[in-house]
Amino acid sequence: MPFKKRRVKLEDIARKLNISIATVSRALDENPRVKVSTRIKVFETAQAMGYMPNQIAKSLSSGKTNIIGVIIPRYDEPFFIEVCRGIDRYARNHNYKILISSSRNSFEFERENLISFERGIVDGIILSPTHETETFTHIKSIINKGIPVVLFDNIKEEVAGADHVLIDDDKASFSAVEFLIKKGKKQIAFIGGIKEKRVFQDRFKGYLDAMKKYNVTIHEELILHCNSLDREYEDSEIQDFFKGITIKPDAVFTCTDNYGLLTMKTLLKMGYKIPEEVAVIGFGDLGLGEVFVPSMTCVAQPSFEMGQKTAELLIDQFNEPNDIDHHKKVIKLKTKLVLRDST
Amino acid sequence: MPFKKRRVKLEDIARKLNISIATVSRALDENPRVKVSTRIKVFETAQAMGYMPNQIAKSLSSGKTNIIGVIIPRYDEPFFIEVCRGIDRYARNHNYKILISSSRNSFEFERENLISFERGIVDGIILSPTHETETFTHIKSIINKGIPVVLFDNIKEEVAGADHVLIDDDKASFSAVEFLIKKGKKQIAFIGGIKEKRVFQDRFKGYLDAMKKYNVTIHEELILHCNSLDREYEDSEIQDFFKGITIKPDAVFTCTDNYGLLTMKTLLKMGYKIPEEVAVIGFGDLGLGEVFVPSMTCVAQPSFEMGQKTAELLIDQFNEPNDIDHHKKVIKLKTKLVLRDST
DNA sequence: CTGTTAGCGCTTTCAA
DNA sequence: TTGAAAGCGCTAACAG
Repeated sequence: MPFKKRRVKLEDIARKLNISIATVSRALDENPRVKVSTRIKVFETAQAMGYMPNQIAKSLSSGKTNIIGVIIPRYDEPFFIEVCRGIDRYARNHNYKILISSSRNSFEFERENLISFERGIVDGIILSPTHETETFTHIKSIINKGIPVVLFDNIKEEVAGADHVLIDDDKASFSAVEFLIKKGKKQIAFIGGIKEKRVFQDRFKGYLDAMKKYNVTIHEELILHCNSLDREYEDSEIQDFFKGITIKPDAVFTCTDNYGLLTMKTLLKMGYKIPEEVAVIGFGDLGLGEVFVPSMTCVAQPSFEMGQKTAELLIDQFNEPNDIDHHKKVIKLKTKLVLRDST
Repeated sequence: MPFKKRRVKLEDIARKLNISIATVSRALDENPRVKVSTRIKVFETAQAMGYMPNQIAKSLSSGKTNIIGVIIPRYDEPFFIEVCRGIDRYARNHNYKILISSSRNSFEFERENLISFERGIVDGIILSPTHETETFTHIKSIINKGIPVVLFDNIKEEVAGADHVLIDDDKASFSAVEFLIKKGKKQIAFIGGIKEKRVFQDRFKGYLDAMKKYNVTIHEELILHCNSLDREYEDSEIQDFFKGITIKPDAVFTCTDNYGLLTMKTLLKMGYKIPEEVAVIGFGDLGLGEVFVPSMTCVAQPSFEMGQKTAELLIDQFNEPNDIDHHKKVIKLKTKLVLRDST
C-alpha cells in the first residue's frame, strides 16, 4: 500500500474558518446561497491549504463517477483507437473521462469487462461487440440494471434499450464495387474478414449485390474471407491467396485498410502494376492509405465522428427521463469513397 | 440523471440471512475467520440476489481504486497505443484498470490531466511528457502528495521520486547511422522531430556522433527537424524538404516510422530507387514498415514491453515501503535494427 | 445565508 | 466465529 500523505479535506477548511463543512462544500460548489464573502474566503483557504476534492467520496455520495467505460475488441486497430479519440474528445468536453478495456476479440473477456464495469465505476458503457459475440444477454442484463449503454460498429442484433452507431457497410461496399465495375473491371476479387463478423458479412453482401446488379461474373476463386485476428497471419493469408488463384484479377475490393495494403504489397511483389493492371480499394481510411505508393483508394469511415456520436448518445441517455424500456436509436453515419492512385 | 434500479447491497444479504453486514463483508472476502457454512450461505445468497459489490464504496473505504492513470501526448501515434497495450496487459494481470488521457501535446493539458488524477481516482500515474514540458513541478507536486508516478519515453530531466523507462535513443540512432556508413553511404540525411523533444535531440546526437566518428561530412542541408505535430503537415514538410535540397542523399535516417514512410513515398515519387540509390531507415517499427513496398528497415523500439515495464514499476511502488523521498529507477530497454528492403 | 444531520456502501477495529 | 459501530469524505434535505 503506497504511502499517502494525509489529504486536506472539507473538514480542515471548515475548522480553520470556523464554519460548517456544509458551507464549505456549498461554497466550493459555487452555490449562490452562500454569501460571496464566505465563498471567497473558502476558496482562498482551500487554495492556500492545497485542498483537492476527493472524487471517490463525491462519487459515492452523488452516485455519479463521471467516467464512461469503453470496451473495444482490440487496441491495435486504428479504427478503434480513432473511435476512442472521438469518444474522449466529446466526453472531456462534457466533463467525463473514459476507461478503455479491450476484449481482445474474446466474448469471455467482453463479458468480464462488462461485469467489472457493473461494479459502479462507470456511469455508462460504450461497447463494440467482438465477432464471437452471438448472444446479448450480458448487455441486456447491464441495461436492465439501469446502466446506459451505446453500441457501435459490429452489431449483430438489435439490443432493446441500447443506442447503436454504425455505418451502412452494405451500401458502402456496394458503391465501391460499383465504382470498380463502372471503371470496366471484370475480375473483381473480394477480401473480407472473419465471416462471423456482421460488418464483414454486410460488406460481402454489398460486393455480391453490386456484382449481381451489373451482371459481373462472380468467381468463387477470387473471394477470400480472412480468418486472422492477428496482423502477421493476415499477411500470409493474403499472400497465399494471391499465389493460389488462377484467374488474374483486375481489381480487388478489400474490407479493411490493412487488407488493402497487404494486397497491394503482395500484388506489387508479384509484378502487377497498380492501378494499370489491377485496382485496389481499402476500407477505413485511417491514414496509411495516403502514404503508400501508390496511394490507396479507400472507403472512408468516419471513425472519429462515430466516437463522438456514441459519446453524445450516451451522455444524452444520462440526462434522459427514465424511459429505459423502449429507448433505442440507430444512427447510420455516412461513408465516402476517397479516390487515390490505386484505382 | 440516469435511472438506476436499486442495487442489492451487503445490508440486503445480511437481513435476509439474519446476520450482520460485517459478517457478510468478511464472508465475501473469503476471510477465514468466518465459519465455512456461513461463508457458503452468503455466497449463495449473494449470487441468488444478484449482488454486485460497489467499487466506489470499496474504494472510499479502502483508499484504493485499483485504477492506473495514464497520460500520453497523443492517441494517433501507434507507439503510445502500443505502450498502453503493454500497460493494460500487465495492469489487468494484476487487477488494475487503466484510465487513459491524452495531453494532446500540450503542457497545459498535461497539467490538467495530472490534477484531475490527483482527485483520488487513480492509485498511481504513468506519464509520457509532451515536448512542451520544460518544468516538472507539476509532477513533483503529485509525487509529494504520495501518489506513485512512473515516466516513460520523453524525459527531459530526472524527477526525484519517479521511475523512468526509456530506450537509449542516442545509441539506437548511432547504430543505425553507423550501419548506413558501413554500407558505404556518404550523403546521409537526417529527419528528426520537434527540436524541443528530448528523444529527438538524442536521436540527432546519435546521428552526429556516428557521422563524426567515421569522418563523414555532415551537410546542414540534409538535416530536417520536422515541426509538425500533425500527420498532414509532416507530409508536406518532408516533401518540401526533399524538393528543396541540392545534394542528392544516398541514405536517410529518420526518427519515426511515419517520417520514414513519408520519406520513402516522397523519394519514390521523385524517381529515386530504394534501396539502390537511396537507403531509408525508420524508427519505431510499429507494423507499417513491413507492409510498405519496399519494406522499411527500422530501429525497433520495444513499445509493448515498455508499457509492461512501466506498469510493473508502478505496481511495485504500490507495494514498496514508504521511501518516497529517494526512490528512483531508470530502466533502459534495448532496441535493435530490423533489416528490410529499404537498405 | 448557514448549520445539523443523515446517509452513500463498504471495511475494520473492538467487543463479545 | 460474529456483531456493533465508527469511519472513509462528501452531498443534500431540513431546519433555522
